[in-house]
Amino acid sequence: MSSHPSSSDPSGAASSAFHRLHPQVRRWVWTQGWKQLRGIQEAAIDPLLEGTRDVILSASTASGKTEAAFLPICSRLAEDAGGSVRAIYVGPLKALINDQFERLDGLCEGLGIPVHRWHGDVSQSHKARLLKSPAGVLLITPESLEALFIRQGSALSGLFSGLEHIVIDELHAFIGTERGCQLQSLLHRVELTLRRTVPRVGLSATLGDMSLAAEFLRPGAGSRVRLCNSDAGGAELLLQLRGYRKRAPEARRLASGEDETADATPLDGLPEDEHDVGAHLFKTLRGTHNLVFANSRANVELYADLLRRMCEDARLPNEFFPHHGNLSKELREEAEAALKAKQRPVSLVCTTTLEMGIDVGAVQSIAQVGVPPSVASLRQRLGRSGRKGGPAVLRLYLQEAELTSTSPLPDQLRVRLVQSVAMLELLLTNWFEPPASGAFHFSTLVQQLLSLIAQHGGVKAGEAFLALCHQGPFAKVSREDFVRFLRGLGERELLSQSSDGTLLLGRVGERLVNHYGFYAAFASVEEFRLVAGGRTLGTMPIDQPLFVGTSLIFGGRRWRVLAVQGDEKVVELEPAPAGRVPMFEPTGVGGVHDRVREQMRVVYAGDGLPRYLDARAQDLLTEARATFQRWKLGERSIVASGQEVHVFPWAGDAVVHTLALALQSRGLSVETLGPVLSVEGQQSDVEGALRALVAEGPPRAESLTRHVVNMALEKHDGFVPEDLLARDYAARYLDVQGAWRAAQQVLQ
DNA sequence: GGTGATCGTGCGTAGA
Repeated sequence: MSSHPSSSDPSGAASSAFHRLHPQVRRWVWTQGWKQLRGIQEAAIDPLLEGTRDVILSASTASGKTEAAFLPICSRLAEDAGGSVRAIYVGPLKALINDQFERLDGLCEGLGIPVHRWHGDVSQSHKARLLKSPAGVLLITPESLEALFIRQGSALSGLFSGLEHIVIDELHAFIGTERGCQLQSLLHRVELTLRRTVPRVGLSATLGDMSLAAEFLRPGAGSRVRLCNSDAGGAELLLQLRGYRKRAPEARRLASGEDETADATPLDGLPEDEHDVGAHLFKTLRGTHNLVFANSRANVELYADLLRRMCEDARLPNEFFPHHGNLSKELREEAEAALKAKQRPVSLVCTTTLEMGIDVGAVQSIAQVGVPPSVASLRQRLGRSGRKGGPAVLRLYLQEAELTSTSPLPDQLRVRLVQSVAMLELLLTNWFEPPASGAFHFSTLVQQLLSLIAQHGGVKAGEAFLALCHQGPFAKVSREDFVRFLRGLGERELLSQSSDGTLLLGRVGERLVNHYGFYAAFASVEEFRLVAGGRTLGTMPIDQPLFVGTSLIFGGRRWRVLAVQGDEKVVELEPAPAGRVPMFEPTGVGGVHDRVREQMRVVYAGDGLPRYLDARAQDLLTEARATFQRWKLGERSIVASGQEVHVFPWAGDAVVHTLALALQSRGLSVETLGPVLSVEGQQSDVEGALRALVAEGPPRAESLTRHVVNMALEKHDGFVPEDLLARDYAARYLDVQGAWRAAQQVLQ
């Protein structure tokens, strides 16, 4: 992988910047036994001591970014940290805030700077103490900051009156999300309350397009954000992509002698390919520390259970533990601690939970089972291995269907394997997807408007527009849109208006704001609590059919349902010999980037076999290329096969989705399978429809959305007027210009 | 005959 030049020279222990730190801070650095400051820590000193600039500090995991921000910030506060909260640190996780609290407390103790943490698990007495005598540094989540605005609206200007910096950790985790939009709004509202700007400091792992991150940190003035980069880079990468063939269901059943109706999945009854992948994981990971990313909670459970049974069969203590968001905090923390302690070999099978944030130390290797969700997340996952100068090791396991005479074209093209190769190629060139942008975020605008009203007890429509839209984070929303938006909220009783025109909370709005669930910008579902022997294992969505006697796999083990207490939403479990992998409700839609699909075409058209492919993966790629050539897909993008016509726009999901909707609007029946649109009918019909679309020119995106079944995907979307919702949906998931360009190219 | 179909994050107050 390539390396970035560092923006400052970390050599020279006693640099001039270091000498500008407060003597007590310098003393703390010496007592840590540090020989010199890291590059990023050097680079941050001048801009943060100055105290007027927005800054982004970006460096790899475990490079001391927190200290980079707080050595200079604490230098400013060392003589006097009182009067009000003087610095805010916003973190995305409670666990991360707890970690940072320990680290910062050590630094601040000798400087007389109080450090407070504030999140849902912090006692009310601690919170009351801070409100009574505010001072020092406050570590807080976006949701708790939201709660402060709503519950302590009138006290905020005093609480934050002497605020000098706001630090945002894991900045990249916020960009492009509802939660990030909420955070931008909260930062803006802090400044409106104080009637001055407060310098912002973003901490992040290396970001691709720094200008996007800068614009997120300071909307409208991203170009004035000071960027401090320090990427050690250059770590050696050992890479392997292993291919597996999935047997057709019929062949599978005959081979295993498995009864179709059998509830149990004993080890030898497991589908051949999962078993093969598991066997290789077991053989290579056993005895060391690793992370296995399995993409979904169901797959995490499947592989954790499989690998545990392999340990049992080999008469070894179990080394494999699951880690995902539905497991109880207790089980997760046990797994994290076991991995970090390094006293015995432990590998965690996980979802995105261990992609960032929690420090589990460096691991020997990363395994990725199935197509990575994106190049960006693959890169993030890779960062967990190969620290301390050792190579980063990544093994990718990919299953492709065994072909039969009736296999559909996408199966024959091995799109999963080719997409994975394309993503690895892009990873090796150091490219990765930029975060999503362009959404209107009407759902979060609902939340922020109601919160603004709660903060002030009422607000004029014009003031709200100025605060949130005109100069705020919802700048894409025009005055006309805002008026329609307000009218919609009024009709749904979220708002009411007093005789002088002041906006107040309506009946429904009042109820919404007064429930604690309002502080989060994202939605959550009701869940059962799973209990075994008095111990909470975790939760499951309440719409899961769980009856007495149901068997399931959870927490990497097998259980049977003993009792269901509907009132308390508790399910009691007992150990069982068999189990079924639980289904979790899928929660969103992904999106493959244009660049990945373009690279896929390059991979199909090429003839070299990347060295990181194992023999079976080489065979699979060779087969895929043969299919590509047999269908002459290098020369044409529309082919007829049986009753279907396949269209290859070689573009990302937004373009594919837009083209599918456009063809549907002309009465065609369309299915999308990864990069391919499959249309029922004759090739001439499809070409005719595409020609007509091109001739008409691109429509307004929202006119394409009438075939979309459910556009209300975000928390408060149900309150947003239909036409505005359509605009938001189109901005997020469609690409009309790109689709029309693709249509023209397809017809050439 | 129909496949398989992201994940993750968060929370105040009153009353016992």
